[in-house]
Amino acid sequence: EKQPCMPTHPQKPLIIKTGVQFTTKVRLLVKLPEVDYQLKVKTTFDKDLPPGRVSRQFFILTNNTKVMDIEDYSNGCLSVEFRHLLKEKKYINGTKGNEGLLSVTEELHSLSFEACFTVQGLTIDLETCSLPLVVISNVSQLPGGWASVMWYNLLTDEPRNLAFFGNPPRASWSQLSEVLSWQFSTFAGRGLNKEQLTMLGEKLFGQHASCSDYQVSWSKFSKENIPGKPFSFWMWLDSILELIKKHLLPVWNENYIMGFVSKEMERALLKDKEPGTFLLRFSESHLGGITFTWVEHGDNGEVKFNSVEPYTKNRLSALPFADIIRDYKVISDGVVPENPLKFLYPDIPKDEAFGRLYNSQPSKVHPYIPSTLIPISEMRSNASTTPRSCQSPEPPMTPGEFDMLNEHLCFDIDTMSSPYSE
Amino acid sequence: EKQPCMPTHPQKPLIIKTGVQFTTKVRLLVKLPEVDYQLKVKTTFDKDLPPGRVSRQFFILTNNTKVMDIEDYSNGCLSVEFRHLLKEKKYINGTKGNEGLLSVTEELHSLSFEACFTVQGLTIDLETCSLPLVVISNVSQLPGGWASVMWYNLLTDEPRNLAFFGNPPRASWSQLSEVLSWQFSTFAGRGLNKEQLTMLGEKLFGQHASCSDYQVSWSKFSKENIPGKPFSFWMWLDSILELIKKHLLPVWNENYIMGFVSKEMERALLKDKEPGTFLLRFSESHLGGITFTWVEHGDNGEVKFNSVEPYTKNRLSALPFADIIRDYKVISDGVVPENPLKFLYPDIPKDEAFGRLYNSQPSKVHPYIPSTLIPISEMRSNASTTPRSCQSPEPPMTPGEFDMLNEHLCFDIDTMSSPYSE
DNA sequence: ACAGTTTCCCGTAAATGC
DNA sequence: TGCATTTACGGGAAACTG
Repeated sequence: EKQPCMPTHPQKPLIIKTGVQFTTKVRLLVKLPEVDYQLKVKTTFDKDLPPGRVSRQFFILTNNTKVMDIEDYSNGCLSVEFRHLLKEKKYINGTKGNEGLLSVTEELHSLSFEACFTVQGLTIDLETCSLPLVVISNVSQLPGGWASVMWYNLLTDEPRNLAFFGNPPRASWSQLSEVLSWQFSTFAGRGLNKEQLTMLGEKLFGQHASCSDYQVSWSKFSKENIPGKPFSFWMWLDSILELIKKHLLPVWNENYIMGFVSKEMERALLKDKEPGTFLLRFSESHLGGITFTWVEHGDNGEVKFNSVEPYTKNRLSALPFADIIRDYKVISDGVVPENPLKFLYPDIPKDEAFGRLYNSQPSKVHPYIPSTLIPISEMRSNASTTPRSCQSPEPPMTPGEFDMLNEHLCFDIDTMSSPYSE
Repeated sequence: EKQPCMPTHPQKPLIIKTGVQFTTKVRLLVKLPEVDYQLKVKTTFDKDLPPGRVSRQFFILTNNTKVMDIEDYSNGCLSVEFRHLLKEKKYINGTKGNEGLLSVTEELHSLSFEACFTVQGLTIDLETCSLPLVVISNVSQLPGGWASVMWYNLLTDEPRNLAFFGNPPRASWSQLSEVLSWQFSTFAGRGLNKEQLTMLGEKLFGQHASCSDYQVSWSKFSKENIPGKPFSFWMWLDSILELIKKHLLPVWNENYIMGFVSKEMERALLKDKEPGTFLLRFSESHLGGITFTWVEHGDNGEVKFNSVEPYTKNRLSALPFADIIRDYKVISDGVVPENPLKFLYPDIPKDEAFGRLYNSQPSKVHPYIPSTLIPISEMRSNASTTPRSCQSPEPPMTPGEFDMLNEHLCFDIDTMSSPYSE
């Protein structure tokens, strides 16, 4: 009868950070006849939770009781909005209830709302509760918490299975890929296309022609590290989402970032293009990095690929990405620096693509000479110091595969509309 | 009989930020005979303060009572250390006690410590209190608070004149300049020399041959804005101190930053130097900025001065200052970029001075081409767009003044030893 | 509307617990 | 000792409050 709205984090509901306010709203969906008394709602955190179920206990620091009010804008329903603060209980001596296998972001909690009223001598108790909640103490835990919220809501319809992560089910790749694309379209304004998802699938499963039937375990998704890397799949993907949100929104929304492309694919795509053709790709080796790779022809006509050291949030906050692309220069042995980036893959002239996004700041501080930072790479033309990988052999693919991939990987700018386009 | 040590802020004692822990220590300087009972000390904030004296009231959120203990390391004195949190009292309806003329950083408070013990049937009350304290709620108020602490401790010996800023005395320039130099030597490792102080004095008083007799009012020091600028003298100076602390420590400690030089003086100094001679100076127009000015000769032999747009903390955190000096380039109409900085004033070859401070980071992220940011200015050789001030007339000084100043302004690297030199 | 002041809270660093 | 988690708090921005 009552429908609780969820506590809201900045865009991430169902995650509560201790010591930071969150709001909840409870609405009474039935209209009560002639209510001229006050209807009080009481909030309880982890009401009647079986002991030992969670390892940490929390309590609401603020007023947990409030009177319902008629919503002004809507149809006269009763509702109440709380603004709460959560704090961890200090388990005085001894062993916070164990359940030590689960990490804090897998530990599910819930908020309960209770009200009681009397009509015609009849006492009626109302009670409702939230979907499972994750409680964190630092924003650094937010990605992990959000992974849990996604996994739970993707894989169960149970409203309150707090033991979910005791034995979490697997997700099929078709389910998961949809959710991942969702994340990008919700938080960055543009989802993932088929080719990008294919690369992500291959990252999880290895090279398989079709992985839509594959199952991903919770652990593989967000707990265990990618082989050879110090982070899990989701941590990596989320770091990219954050990078886009903070530094790449317009470029992402214009669909100029291919982003998720394997290095093999990248070369296959650039191989036959005009020298100076480049594409933008997220780093697979570091969290939250973006790089560009361009193709050029060596002295004896062979194809060479170069990728710049990935830009991370620190660099990008000193210099917007579009400006990096505009100003990037390579110096070879003292020759006049030149910008090697000419065409955004497949063949869009750089300035045509990025022109609107440049950040021309002539900065007229009068007595001073304006100055800016420009990104630069120094290369010895000496072959021995040329990055080795640029000369590595062609990717192991058949020509047929090439063609197919090539066909699928062209940008389709009009397929998804962007809320950020101007 | 008890000597309280002051609450410590990060390097700034006597300033307390609400909601942030501070520590105090009280020591009993007399040895008590045969004390086998516990001596409790109680802390009170603003004990028996006359009402209306302050506009804000605070209270100690944490335990305010603790038992004294024998100090292990020293001579067996009793002492106790508190770790406190301060919070503002919510003045329920009505007018926090006024005194509206004073800003929060001028409002002085105090901590009292009390203890009581009985010896041979005789009850003895002990009480002591701190020097005046400033309470702030955000670090943005720290410079203002520190100005108050400096002014108070410079100009009075009274231990507890909480009304000090009702009518604050003036400081003589000789007193004040000493304190300012102190700030730099305490917080940045190297104080201010005579020439630097002279420039600061002129900033406060205008051009006066000797300003050591001049009096500075509290308002002129830290409350009223410098004419034509949106900040006061101290806010400006403190912004520079912060810039040094965070981004310029080694360069400052090597005495490579002349820093406080008027533009007139700067030209007088550079005028006859080798082209490419430069000096480092703090911005007078913006908070926390540093620039370099170099001299060069125009086509028809006239002397030209150029100053780069000042670097502020944002830019400097993307690129260390020494690297900026190393890599700075000017592009004129597509000509090969060149670094115009050759000699640090008076004639130290750039790399000899800054070589050790360069931050050579080849960044071997293997498959990638290393990239770095370099600072660059673009100049049209077209005279109409050359910054106007570069062609302004010579400073209004007599040749005699020149000589004197020139003589005084050479760097004396060995005069002050630097705690940061390696 | 506005300026001075406080609150809010992210994000890094340090501390703590296990 | 190392990893997981929490605490601490600077710093930018929003919210407050006369």
